[in-house]
Amino acid sequence: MDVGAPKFRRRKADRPAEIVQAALAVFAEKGFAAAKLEDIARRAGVSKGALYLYFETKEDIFRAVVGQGIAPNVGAVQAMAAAHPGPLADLLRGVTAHLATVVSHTPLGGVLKMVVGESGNFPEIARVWHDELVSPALGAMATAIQAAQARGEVKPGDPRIYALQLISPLLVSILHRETFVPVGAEPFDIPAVIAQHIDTLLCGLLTEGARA
Amino acid sequence: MDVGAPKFRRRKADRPAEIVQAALAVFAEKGFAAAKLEDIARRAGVSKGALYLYFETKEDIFRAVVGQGIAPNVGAVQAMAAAHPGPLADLLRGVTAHLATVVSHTPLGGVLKMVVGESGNFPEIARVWHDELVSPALGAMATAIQAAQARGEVKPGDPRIYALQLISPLLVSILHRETFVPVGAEPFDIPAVIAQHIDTLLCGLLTEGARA
Amino acid sequence: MDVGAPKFRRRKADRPAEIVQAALAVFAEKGFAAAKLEDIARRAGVSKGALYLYFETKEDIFRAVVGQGIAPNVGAVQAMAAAHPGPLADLLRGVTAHLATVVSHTPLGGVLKMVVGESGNFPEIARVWHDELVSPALGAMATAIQAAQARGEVKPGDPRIYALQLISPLLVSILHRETFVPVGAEPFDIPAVIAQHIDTLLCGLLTEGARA
Amino acid sequence: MDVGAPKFRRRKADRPAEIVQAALAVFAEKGFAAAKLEDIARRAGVSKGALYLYFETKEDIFRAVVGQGIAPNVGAVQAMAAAHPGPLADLLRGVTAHLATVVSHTPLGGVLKMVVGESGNFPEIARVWHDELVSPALGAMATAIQAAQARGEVKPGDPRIYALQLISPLLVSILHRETFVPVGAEPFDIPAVIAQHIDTLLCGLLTEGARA
DNA sequence: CATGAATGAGCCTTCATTCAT
DNA sequence: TATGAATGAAGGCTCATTCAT
Repeated sequence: MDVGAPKFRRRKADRPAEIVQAALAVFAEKGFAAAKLEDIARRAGVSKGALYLYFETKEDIFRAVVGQGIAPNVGAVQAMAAAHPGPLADLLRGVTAHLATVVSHTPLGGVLKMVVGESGNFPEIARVWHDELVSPALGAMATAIQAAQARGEVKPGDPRIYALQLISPLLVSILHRETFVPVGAEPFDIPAVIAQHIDTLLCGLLTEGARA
Repeated sequence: MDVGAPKFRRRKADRPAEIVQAALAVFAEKGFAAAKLEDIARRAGVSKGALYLYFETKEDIFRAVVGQGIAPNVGAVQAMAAAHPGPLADLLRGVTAHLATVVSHTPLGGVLKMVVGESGNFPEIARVWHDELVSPALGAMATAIQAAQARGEVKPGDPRIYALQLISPLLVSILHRETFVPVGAEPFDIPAVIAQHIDTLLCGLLTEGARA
Repeated sequence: MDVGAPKFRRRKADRPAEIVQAALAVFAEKGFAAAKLEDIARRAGVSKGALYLYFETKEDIFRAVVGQGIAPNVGAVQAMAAAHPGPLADLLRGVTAHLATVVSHTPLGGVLKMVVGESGNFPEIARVWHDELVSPALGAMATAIQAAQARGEVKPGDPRIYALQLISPLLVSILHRETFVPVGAEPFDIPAVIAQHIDTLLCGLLTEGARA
Repeated sequence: MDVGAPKFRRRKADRPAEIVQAALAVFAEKGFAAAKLEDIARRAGVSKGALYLYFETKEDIFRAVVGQGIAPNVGAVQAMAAAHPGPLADLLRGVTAHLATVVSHTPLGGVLKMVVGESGNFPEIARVWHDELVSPALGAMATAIQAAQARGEVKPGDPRIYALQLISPLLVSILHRETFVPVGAEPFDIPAVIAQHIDTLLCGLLTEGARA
């Protein structure tokens, strides 16, 4: 597909994506209100007016940026939803490994910051994120955990809270990276966090001797 | 000779605190740039001009608001730093119980959202939060955990990551409450999260039988 | 009158004059619009609100200040109007000597600057100055010069222009002092200017030999 | 490839000059603080926002306006500095004739009013005017007069004061025109002022018979 | 399609004026 | 009288949006 397209000057078709990418960087750094369309345009290598050839308003660009973060991830959520029946540990490792990859290879961190910071100004964006990502993902994991509990694999307890416990350190280390590392904080080694977290979550941090 | 004066009409001395409280609500909802001084003034029950009797600029108000979140909490950090030598479980329960109280009785959630969302625009605020709260708190807990490792109470592993694991579910449930509950998400019961999290963290979520 | 008034604390009666004096300094330095009532109040040693016990508005204070410059000078104008019939040289020396005294002992310089600078915003002030000071003074001197011409003492020529020539160097040296001396200009020695000017005006600056 | 473009609609290149011209009128009439950017914009035929495409701030526009008054005149100053060695009378006539032309064909009067009126608020503007115009011009004329004194053409006396005497009636008649003529004063006929002033300055206003 | 000069609504900030004490 | 906290209208400045080219 797209065979025979202009050799170089791969122009027109890419513009919207280029703009969204530029906008992501600016929005993530400044937030919605403080981001200037001129900065976005400059970073995208186009004129201010050109933005309006592809988007109706600034909000429109913002929605496109935040929406970007969803589509590529719902697949992962669905995969998790296909709670494979093997031992839970395998599932957890799979899920977190996948998330670690996403987090490293996509600007999910910046988008997450935007969603948190602008949820008051754009409730419908928060709603979309919740309905399409947060809620399904939590639900899928809770379902898988519940199944493991039914199999006697996992102790009693609220499966939704277990799911929360599972992903929280990853989210917090991302927000830490976005928020405090730029001002001098020592970053967390995210793969190390995941590895240690899975072990701890599964078996606890107390030694055998310390358990009352 | 001030006796009998303060019959009604709140006194001047209270104004700054009232303004900061009003500003907290508006900034937390809108973010810095989208917050209008007129809204803050109205919510504080004063005129726009009155804000400038107590603060130099809008940024000044913002700094006061975010700074509010620090002072009342450094005491807690120092308490944690006094890593008492008893069994680690007691310390963790104490720390998280304290944090839960703080989170329930102060607007820390909103402030946290602001710090995350505006860290790009106010790096020095992020720096202060990191230097005075995040870093000391993480360090104090890591130290306590390290001591427990030395006592053979805790398994090997990075103590700073253990500290991160400890507080993350609390932070994420707060952000979840601030971000997604207003658009319909089912909130987490924070005390329940803490209770289950401590148990899981200490002893793992796997049943005896499920441990390979 | 005023016998038995408070020994020290010579308060009330002097307030308006103190305020006008303070206002003169501030208006002369900043101009009308840039002058702040708070500065005037502070300089007068009273509160902002107290200004309104003696004056209706800021304009009112300004008018009082500029009006100050007139009353003490109309007497001089009238004296000049009593164009004494002696030789013109005596009159000119008398007039300029008086003006030099006025200029040295009163803030006429600052007021002059204000009248020039604010004439566009306060036409009626310019009008009062013109009608009560500038026009009468020019007229009186022109009349005296005309009389001297009639006596054959002074060459033909427009008496009003002669009057202009007479006072101009004094005015310009005052404006020079107010405008450029504060930024480093070498001031003119006003008595020296007057002395040399009278001589030159009467007899010319050319030597006998140089006159064609 | 700009050929044929400027059909109608003034070109961008002209805007700054148009704005400065409009600003000159408004600043001269109102002074800096009382001048409204909206008035300047309207008079320049542009929107308020357009001003900021060419100038950073209101002060910036003001500086441009006042600076305008300097560049076109330094040439004249340098010409005066070329104090030609002929009889002084010729030089004086040349200088004053030139100044009369400048004053009639440029808005120097308004600018002068602004410099005087705003010297307290913009000392650096007063300084530039002094250093680049007032001081060189006075110096050049004083030098020429001193040379004439050395040639025995001019009586003893402070040459700088002679220079002051020379230009003062011109300056005062300009300020008179700007300040009092709009409120009904009879204007001075500036060429007549200059002609009479040169004659008087050179030879005095006393008749032969009246000189003691 | 693309540009960027131009617009004008909106907000932070100042300050003359008022008024409760 | 006197104070100074409080008000709110006004204006400088920004920036999303439009449109002539």
